[in-house]
Amino acid sequence: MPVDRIDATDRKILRHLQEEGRLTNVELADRINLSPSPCLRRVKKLEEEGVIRGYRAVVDRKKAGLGLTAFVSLRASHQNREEMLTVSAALAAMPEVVACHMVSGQSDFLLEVVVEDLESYENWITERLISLDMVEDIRSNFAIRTVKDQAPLPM
Amino acid sequence: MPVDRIDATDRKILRHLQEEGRLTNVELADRINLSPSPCLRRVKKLEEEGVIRGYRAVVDRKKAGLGLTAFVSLRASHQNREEMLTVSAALAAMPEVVACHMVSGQSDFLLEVVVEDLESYENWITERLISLDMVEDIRSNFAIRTVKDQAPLPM
DNA sequence: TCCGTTTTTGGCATGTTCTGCCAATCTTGA
DNA sequence: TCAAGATTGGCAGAACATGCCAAAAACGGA
Repeated sequence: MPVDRIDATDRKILRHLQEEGRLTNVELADRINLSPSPCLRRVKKLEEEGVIRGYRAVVDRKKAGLGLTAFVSLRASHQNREEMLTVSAALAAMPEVVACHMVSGQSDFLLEVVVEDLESYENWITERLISLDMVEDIRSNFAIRTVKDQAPLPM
Repeated sequence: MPVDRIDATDRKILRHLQEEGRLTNVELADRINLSPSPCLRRVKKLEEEGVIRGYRAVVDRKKAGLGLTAFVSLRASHQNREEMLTVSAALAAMPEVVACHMVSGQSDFLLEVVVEDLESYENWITERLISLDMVEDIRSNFAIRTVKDQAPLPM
């Protein structure tokens, strides 16, 4: 899907919808000084082009009973294309893994893992992660305090 | 805000709204086998209690012209309460920083930073990060491929 | 600069959804 | 079993979404 030039109006739309994803079209149109119909058309276009990939409710982890966020770096045992893809797919399939990136540097993958507590984390590591035996050198860092999270992109 | 017990129906609501944050109340009610009014009441309650912290459009970074995601770990020069708070606030105020956590381990903070390209990243490091001179030992890892991102929480 | 083409916009009409209220139903504990 | 509280479903009026058409604006070539 080729993306048409994103102009200043589109950027305003993206800014507002990143802050408040459930704005009504009427309200959004008002904020960007446009009438509802062209505003809606722009939003639909951004959605169709995939610039807007979707909408999500942001859920408070603690209040939802998910008290532990961990950042896990790990290496794949053999860095060939096949194994990287297999590991990627296996990691992405785990619901506890809320983000997974291939990264430069000492490790191959950096994960953000969300679970209830330390005990669940231990279970996850020992029963799910280690059993992916293409994985080596697992290092965990725990979030002690989350200062900023899921913030809008700079635009 | 004390959070009432989140029951199975609430969890269904959270699951659906994490996947599709702009579901209409009618459609959501239909999916969880409830009529619209009690469904809306539950959603409002989850919002008021802060279980749902808000709604966001998920924007494609590449398509929005933000081609570089970096994970930055850093240490504060003196780990006292004052300095940690000052650094936290300064980091959180930067729009390029889309996530910032205090973490256990060798570093004090782990950041996710989103910028246009390597050049912008260099500018950000040299002009914005280093000039916070309470910051030491900056280590950057770049996302080569994003396998999974902003996924719903496991519930 | 002028004119024709293309793109974008604004307004309108219709169908859908939201939202607050009330009565009915279900749940709970004694 | 019964009563009190919590939760649900339905209804009505207001707000919103959405597709269509004409008007306005932006653009490009001569």
